[in-house]
Amino acid sequence: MPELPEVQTVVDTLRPRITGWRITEVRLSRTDVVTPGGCDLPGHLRNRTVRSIDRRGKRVVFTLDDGNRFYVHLGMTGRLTLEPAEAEVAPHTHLLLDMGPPPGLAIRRLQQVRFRDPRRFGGVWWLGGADAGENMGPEPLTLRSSELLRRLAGTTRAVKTALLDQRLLAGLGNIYVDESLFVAGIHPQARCDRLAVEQVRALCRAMKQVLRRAIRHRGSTLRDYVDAEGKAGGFQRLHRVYDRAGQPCRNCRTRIERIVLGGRSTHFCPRCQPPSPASRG
DNA sequence: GTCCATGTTCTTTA
DNA sequence: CTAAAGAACATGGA
Repeated sequence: MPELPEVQTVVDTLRPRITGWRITEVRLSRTDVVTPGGCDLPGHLRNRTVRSIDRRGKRVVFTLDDGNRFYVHLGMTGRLTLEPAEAEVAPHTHLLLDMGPPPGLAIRRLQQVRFRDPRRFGGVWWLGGADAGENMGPEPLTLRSSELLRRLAGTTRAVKTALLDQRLLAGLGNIYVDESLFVAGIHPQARCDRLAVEQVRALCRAMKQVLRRAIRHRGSTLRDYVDAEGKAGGFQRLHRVYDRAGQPCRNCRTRIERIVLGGRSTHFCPRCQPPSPASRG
């Protein structure tokens, strides 16, 4: 479930609660969720302190006190939560980290970071000293319109599929691409290199507006997503097009359409997002 | 049994 | 080289 706003919410809820805490014990019940396959993740993490937690694209990046890093990708059904150690361990929980408080802090009950992912499209990547953003595009929240224009001008692909490409732009997924294109008034099949400069500017603004609002509402929960405290998001109630096929557009009452692009369901308003003849593929 | 799913990556085809 | 389409991964819900 996790795109940029959901991952940001997980990071925001996790950060104040485990920064400076020490990983006292590691339980990895499925080694095949770890990449690279041969690495001794428990050995790398045990007795290390969490220096910081950040988001890069859809990745939750942990930096340890020795400068090494690893990240968790939530895939489609992944959850990264902080729970009391005595809480029942749900099925498909692949990694548990016992967390000990920083010296001087009154000892509370034992807390665990838990990674659960039934479908296992997500996983844990050990980076060591490597950068977390290799081969990833820029962050949409700080993206300049000129940079987006430069990137889109170089491809003939449909804007919908291009925006899903994490090498072009990092963090958008199926929900927020559809929502951003609606706000920008751009048809999902519009060819990138044929977008007007004004449209690219509108798209850049729309992405930021949509993502910020989604973060403010703690992400979208369609089925599985919860933050690190186990709470669902609320932005799904404000979706303008995603998962609203057949329902009236919130702007003009036209029926929202659903098509398939790049193998992903794509939702748009045919009236608010007209297929300008010059920009169709 | 069927179809679908918030993601990524690989293969095939043009 | 570009790109689109399809499949694959694995599980669960409607």
